[in-house]
Amino acid sequence: MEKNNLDNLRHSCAHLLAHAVKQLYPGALNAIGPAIENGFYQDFDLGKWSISEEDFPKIEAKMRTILPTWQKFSFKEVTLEEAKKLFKDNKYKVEMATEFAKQGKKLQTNDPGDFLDLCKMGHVENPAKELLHFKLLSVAGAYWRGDEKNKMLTRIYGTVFPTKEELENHLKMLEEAKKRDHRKLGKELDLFVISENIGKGLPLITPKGNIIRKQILDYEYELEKKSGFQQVFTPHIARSEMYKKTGHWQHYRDVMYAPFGIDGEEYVLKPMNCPHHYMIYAARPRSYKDLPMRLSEPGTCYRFEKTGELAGLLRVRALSIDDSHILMRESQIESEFKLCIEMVKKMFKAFSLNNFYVRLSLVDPSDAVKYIADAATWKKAGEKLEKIVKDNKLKYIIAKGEASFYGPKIDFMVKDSLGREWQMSTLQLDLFMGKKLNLTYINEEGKEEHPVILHRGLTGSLERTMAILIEHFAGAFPLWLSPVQVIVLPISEKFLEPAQKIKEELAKNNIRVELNADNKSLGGKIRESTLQKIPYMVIIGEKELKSNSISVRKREGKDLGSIEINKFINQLKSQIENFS
RNA sequence: GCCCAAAUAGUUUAGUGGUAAAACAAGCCCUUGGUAAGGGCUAGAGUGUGGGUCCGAUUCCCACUUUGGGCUCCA
Repeated sequence: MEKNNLDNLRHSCAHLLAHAVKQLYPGALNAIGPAIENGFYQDFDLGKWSISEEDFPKIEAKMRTILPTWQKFSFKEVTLEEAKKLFKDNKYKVEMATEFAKQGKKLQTNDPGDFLDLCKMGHVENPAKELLHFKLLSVAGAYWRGDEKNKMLTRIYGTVFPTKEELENHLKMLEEAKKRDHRKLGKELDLFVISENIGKGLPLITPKGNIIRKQILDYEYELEKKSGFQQVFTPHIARSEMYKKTGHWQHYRDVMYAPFGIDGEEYVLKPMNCPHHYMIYAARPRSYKDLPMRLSEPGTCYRFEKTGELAGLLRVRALSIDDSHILMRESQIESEFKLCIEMVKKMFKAFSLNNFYVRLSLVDPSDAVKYIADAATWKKAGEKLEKIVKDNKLKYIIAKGEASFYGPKIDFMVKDSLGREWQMSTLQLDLFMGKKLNLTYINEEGKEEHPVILHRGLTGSLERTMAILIEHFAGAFPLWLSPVQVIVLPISEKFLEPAQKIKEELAKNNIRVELNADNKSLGGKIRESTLQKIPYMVIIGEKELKSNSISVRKREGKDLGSIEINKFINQLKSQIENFS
């Protein structure tokens, strides 16, 4: 089915849901109910009522009773006055009608027979025949018009498909996706824990999880070394004064942890690494010959995210940003962005993350609170970035109002297992801060100039990256990232000693190897290793001892047969070295 | 922070208005095995925390905490 038709189907189903809810809950008001990716939602002001997922069977049943009477939607154009009269009981509809009219849009009502609504989106021809395969999925709160200051409405999510098979496949897919959830796998594979005693949003990375983290960092370090970055290290706190100078205090205050005093001075946990890096730059006079200066650090930052915003490793309160700040001349902007874009592309390839898109995040000039006021500089920076995105042949969408307070950015977006989008890499152009903090360099003519700054988060945050990778690989990491690369399985306890020797041999060659010495059947050990998603199992028994070899099995189930140990080690090494 | 829901051994779950059951994991024993679970025994929770109702609460009610799905916000 074409997307348009599918959208019509889904939007029509939202109408059906609205009608059912209004019948079951007298006084309930329906607000908006659009089609969305994979389904639809419908917002309600339920008044005195409340709805939970337990009520879905009842609501679905009501929808099915109404459905046969919905033979055809009829449409009628109305004036604002008529609309106000028709929907006098529904302030949300009146508000929308008034606004549409102000924008010069035509007002239209539709009616499938017994349920008049204000709406001009597309609908299906014959609802009674087409809206058969629907399911309500979840209930949530949502602010009217997406504004936190407005009343919170009740939003019901659902989906509908043209056929039963498609609906069932979709539901099955949702089930499968849950199995890849990084929180579930993180527990099963022992990669991280979040302890109530330490605090929410503060993940503790376990030994196995930290191998993955370290592999990512090592990979990035090599990448940066080749590209002329210099690594630095900076503390996790700084004086509040600093953030007042940069403007973070004004723009970022609500996500900064409360300040604390040391010797009469006020300090905060750093919410980002920028000022620390700037002060390294500012510590001595710089020449144009020093530029671009690429300072980099996997810096752990602390942000006081609201409780409801935390989500496993995807959104935390202590996050490590693989952060770099490139201080440069304006003439170097394009080449430095190109360099970073190439790094990002390489890294995504190394993680075999092929499904990302680029978001060009620009200023929203109407949001005076969020952004530094300087229209000309914003315009210049935005145009520059758009040119860079085009020149580098990135497919992109434009998002107004997604820029940082100090500049527009190129964001690389990926999806998690549930289809939610997350920002990973980010490349931000900052034309303000050099001037604001009076950072300088001496140009060829001996005169002072301000550098411009490229803020680069390579993966964005290591925590989020781990989450995305766990879900992307469903826990079956490629060899170079696997916490345990090989497990040695002796057939019985008789072969413990030779198995131990094999393990040592592998470990000597920097292979991450474990030995399963449990008193268990081979089948049992294989099952356990498979569930732990260990890439290679090495089996040692009588046969192997006699032939002076090992037997190798992959976690996918493939038996690679007998192989000589040194040959196996060489194969592993070359696979690890050539991963990207 | 807001809306809706959930919380029972290390993990995944069951269950009841009369102080809790199982599987896996753990420990011990038997078995000494050939490509996704060999068998037995033992120990382990007083049911997220705090109140309330009741003769009696893990079960019902309230608050809080944490987790999950959303909204807002965001790397």
